[in-house]
Amino acid sequence: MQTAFHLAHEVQRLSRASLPSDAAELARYLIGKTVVRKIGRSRMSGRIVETEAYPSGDRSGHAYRGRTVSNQTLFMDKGFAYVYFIYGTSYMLNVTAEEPGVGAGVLLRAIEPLEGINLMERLRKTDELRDLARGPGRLAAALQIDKRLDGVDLCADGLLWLGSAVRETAYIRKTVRVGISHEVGRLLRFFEVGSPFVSAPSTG
DNA sequence: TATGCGATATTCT
DNA sequence: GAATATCGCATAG
Repeated sequence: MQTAFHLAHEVQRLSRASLPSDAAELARYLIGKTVVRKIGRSRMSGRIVETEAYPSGDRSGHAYRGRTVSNQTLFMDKGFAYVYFIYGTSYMLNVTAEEPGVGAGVLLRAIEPLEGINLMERLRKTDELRDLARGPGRLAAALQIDKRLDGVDLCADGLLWLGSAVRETAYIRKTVRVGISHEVGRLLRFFEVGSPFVSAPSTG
């Protein structure tokens, strides 16, 4: 843990070219990578341990019925933030996938907090490390993600970006996705086996 | 540990 | 009106 914290300061931004275009491949690729969030002089970061892919044409994806005002950023080039609000309570942070004009993305479902844990605790109103960002709504709350970050380039220096892995990822497992009612059988949820920071069923 | 339910905003029918 | 890529609290076992 101490090593991971130290290395988090040396994380390199992921280039757009390094990202797989395919949504499922991107979802797997992002496991173990870092999310960095800057607020003023504070910096928070976490290690991605759980993702879900929403490929083009998937009936459970927001892009399925075509481009609208609310989902238009999902149709951007890969590596941009798609943020939406749901259930009246939660924001969700996604990374866009595929080529420009194609609506696909990857939902970030959980991170292992690395830097800025004190700030995350304040934003989440809890000091339970394991619960800070276990689940997509909690993740967004811990990093203070809202609609203002919709469309942000995650491959550029800014308030929110993606970085390289701080350590090796032991083993990745894929299962069905959580909380959807269409195409429920597709194995498009990815998580790091054994991580206590993974939400929902961490077996399968 | 598992299941159930209310809260609450935005979009779509 | 209904549905929704959820959370937190309650209750039961």
